[in-house]
This record gives sequence, C-alpha cells and structure tokens, in this order.
Amino acid sequence: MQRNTRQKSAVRAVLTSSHRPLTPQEILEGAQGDVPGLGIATVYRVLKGLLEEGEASAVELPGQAARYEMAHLGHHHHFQCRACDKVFEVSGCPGDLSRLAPAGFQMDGHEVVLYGRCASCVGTPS
Amino acid sequence: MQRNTRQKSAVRAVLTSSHRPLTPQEILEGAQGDVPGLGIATVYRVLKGLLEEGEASAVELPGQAARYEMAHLGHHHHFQCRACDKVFEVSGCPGDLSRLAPAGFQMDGHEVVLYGRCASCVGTPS
DNA sequence: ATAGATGCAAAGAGTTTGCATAGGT
DNA sequence: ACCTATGCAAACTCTTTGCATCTAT
Repeated sequence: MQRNTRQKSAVRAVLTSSHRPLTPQEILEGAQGDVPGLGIATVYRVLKGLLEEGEASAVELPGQAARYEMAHLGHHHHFQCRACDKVFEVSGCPGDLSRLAPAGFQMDGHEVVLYGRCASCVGTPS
Repeated sequence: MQRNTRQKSAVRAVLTSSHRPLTPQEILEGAQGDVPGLGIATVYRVLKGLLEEGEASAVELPGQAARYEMAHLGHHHHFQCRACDKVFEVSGCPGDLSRLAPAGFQMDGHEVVLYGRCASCVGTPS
C-alpha cells in the first residue's frame, strides 16, 4: 500500500488550495514551501499516484504542459486566458456533440477549451 | 524571400495528399519518399515557414504532439480515435459557447476535440 | 555569386527512470 | 526492521539551434 509522506501531503495541499489546475512546476514551487528539499521527480511520481487513485485529474490543453487539479465530480471544461496563460474551470458543457462526428464514427467523449481573457486580464493590453 | 526547395515541396505534397493532420514524424517519413536525405530539423523548419505564410496550420490536441495540415478556410474541429490515435477533421462546430465562460471573463474563441472510434476502428477491441 | 535552406549533431525543455538512501509503518 | 518513497542525476522524447555546406535564384 501507499504511505502518507510529507511530500504527498504537500502536493495535495497545494492542489486543494488552488482554484485552478496547476503545472508540475507550479506545484513544485508551492509545495517547496512545506517541504524545502522537494524534487520535481517526486512531484511527478506523487501526481501519477494521485491520478491512479482518482484523487487528482490531469488537464491537458492543446500545446501546453499538462496541469493537474484535485478530482471533481462530474464533467467540466476549462478556460485559458490568452494574456496570463492561466487555466480556469468552467462548469458548463455544450452537451451532446455526437451530431458533429463524421458518419460511421462512434463518439464517446469530448473536450472543450475556451479562450479569451480572464477577469483579471480584461482590459490589459496584449 | 523564400525559396522553392525540393524539401519544401515534398512536405507540402505529403500534407496535401493527406486527409488528416500529420505529426512531424509522419511528415518526415512521407517526404523521405521524395527526398531521401531529408532530416527532421528541416521538416520542423519547413512547417514553421508554412505556418507563417498561412499555408499550413497546426493542430494541437491535449497531451499529443502537434500535428499539421494544409490551411483550410474556416473554423473546424477534430476527432481523435482512441484506438489508432489518428486525428480526423470534423466540419461542424457547436456554435457560440460564450455562455459557458465564467462571469467577468471575455471569451474570444474555443477548441473542441471529439473522442471515440474512427470508422476503421469501430468494432476493434480496445 | 550570394544569401537563404539543408543536414547533422548538439543543445534545450519537459518528463521518466535507476539507484542508493531516508523515512513511514 | 522492512520496504516504499525520495532526491539526485542520467536517460528519453520532442523540438530548436549552431554551423559548415549546398543550392535556388
């Protein structure tokens, strides 16, 4: 079974206190506040473990490094700010898109990413 | 200005004759049929040039290497097969999704990726 | 002839893995 | 005490860059 290490708790704490998905690098920096010697490899290993246990989920956006968040119930999407590049959660969903799939294809899921400016960056020049 | 080299023509030819977006590796393999000594660095450089000229466009899917296709008019999305991982074009679009953006956010675009099984892989066991 | 394009190899960025050691249990 | 998790560094993959050479114009 798995152990409860300070490293793992620190990663969990960082993810839990964030309101948006974080990159491994951001998680490393945040968790180093609790566990100074923490290495990036451990962050990746802990994340992998959390994913397998279903505690966290990966958020992979086009052309971006994967980000991670604590698992939420239900299906949701993300919004990426073009100014600050941060990613935020979006609760809605466009619904069933299977009408868009090509004929003969069997659709079983979809991902949607919205782009624009987050509340803090609206008005900021690009 | 830019020159018309055999390498560039070969890349263009491979992209044009494909009905789906290709990875740099697939492009390399395809184009080496025309230009045996072709190197991967040149493929990247040619792709970069084609993107700047607007001749090709990049298709970046979550957690995947970027793929490239000749530029098409208009907005479209993609379908990725979970069995063979190939990516196909989808002509439809769910329409305006700005209602999904969080309050105070300014949305200016979206990406949609459909997942499932392509016509050749329907029925194949996973 | 000239300047941009190519091919190779080395350099970067992000992620994973090997291995000896620290630390949960 | 045992055995997993850690930290470091090396390995890997994908992409970019430096540089001498080639080639389209």
